[in-house]
Amino acid sequence: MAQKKNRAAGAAKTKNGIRNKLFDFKREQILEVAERFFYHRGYQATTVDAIAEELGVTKPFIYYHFENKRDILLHLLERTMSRSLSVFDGVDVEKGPPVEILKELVQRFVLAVIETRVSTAMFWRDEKDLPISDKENIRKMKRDIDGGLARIIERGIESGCFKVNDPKMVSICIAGMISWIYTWYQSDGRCTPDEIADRMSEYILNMVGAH
Amino acid sequence: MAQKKNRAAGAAKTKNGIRNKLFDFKREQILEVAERFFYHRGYQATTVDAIAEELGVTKPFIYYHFENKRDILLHLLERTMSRSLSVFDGVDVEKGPPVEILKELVQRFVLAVIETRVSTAMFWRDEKDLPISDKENIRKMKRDIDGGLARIIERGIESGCFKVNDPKMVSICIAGMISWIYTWYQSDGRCTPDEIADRMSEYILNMVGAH
DNA sequence: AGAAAAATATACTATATAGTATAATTAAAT
DNA sequence: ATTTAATTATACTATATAGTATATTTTTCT
Repeated sequence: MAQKKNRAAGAAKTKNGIRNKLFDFKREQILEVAERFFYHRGYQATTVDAIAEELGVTKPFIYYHFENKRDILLHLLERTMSRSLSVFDGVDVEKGPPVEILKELVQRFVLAVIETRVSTAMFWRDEKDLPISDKENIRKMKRDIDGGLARIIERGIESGCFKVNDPKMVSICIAGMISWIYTWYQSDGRCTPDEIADRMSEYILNMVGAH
Repeated sequence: MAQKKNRAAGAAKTKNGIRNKLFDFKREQILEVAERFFYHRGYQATTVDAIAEELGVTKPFIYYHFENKRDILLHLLERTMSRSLSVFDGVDVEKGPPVEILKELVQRFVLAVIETRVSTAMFWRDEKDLPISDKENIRKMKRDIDGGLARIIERGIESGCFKVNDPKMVSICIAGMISWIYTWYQSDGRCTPDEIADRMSEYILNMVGAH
């Protein structure tokens, strides 16, 4: 196999830290534009040329920083997913009062979806454009989220503070109603993100029969 | 403007009923294949040639029956939307017991989404590929659904049988958690559509604080 | 049966676009 | 300063694909 001439494939390889940072910075710029364009026009309908033009560069610039178009999409989706998973950071679903934990998780999750709504939309729309192996990886992360929610609900039922059937389905419903925010949230809308988070956590606590 | 040579633009114009039915039948066949392909590959990634090939015909056959590719998508989305709106058929949200009505609406809505899950997925994914005027039309239908749910919830609150804040947001949450089904439902899954409908209506009645 | 209309196919155009070979330029290293 | 490596552009290839002009076949009508 011929050596690749660009650096896109892996991490930057030089010892020079400044260069690496510059490289990463440029990648960020590309990702930012790509995210905007993919969101508004869709992945397939966005041309690499259009991204380059928006940045005031040419196509080979993009291909120097990313292997190909799919690679850009993949980076965007992975970033979104890891932001979503970060909702569980510092939370132990196996310990502590279920009501408080569920409330906290829901609120964090709402804010995460609002924050990443653009890439979340792509996530549900353009996932099909990824190769199967990457898709698997992403599906797994989704399951982790549903699983975490299901676990805390199970604990709540066992300890008697929740009253609801089928924790797995409940957790999918919760994840769904929160994820759905990306379809309707407007930054100039009636409610702030915090207000949305508060209401939804109320609704959800009702839903699981918390008391 | 030159006269179009095909009949795709409007309804079939001949007086011959059999021909019209044949024409409609062929359009149905095209829509069926298009729906499958748009769903799996996405609208942009589906070629008109591929649809034709699957049907064992050639491209002009398609263009004889539809104005263009977007026209096919539009028909699919309108069909889905009208199926979703049919959920309200024979239901008067202004009369009758809110608990019963909401339960009935939720169950019907769940079954409608499951039934039309393929086109519902397209609906949320490929809507952006429509011209603005068609998009508006479709957005309006979405609002009608949310509005209908909001109204019954308002009535429930007024009459004291529901206890929840912000009926508009609740209705969006309900619509979202139900619509979300298209992302996870599998016909070989753990629950039947009726079971899903039952559970979800329970969850939702909990959510609005019904008693 | 023969003329007219409708339905479908063949063969094409025009264009868009992902990706690349190679040249030019800029920065780093000695 | 000169050489080498890294970065970006110019100009290209190859291919895919929406849509159409025209010919052919099939159906309908008288």
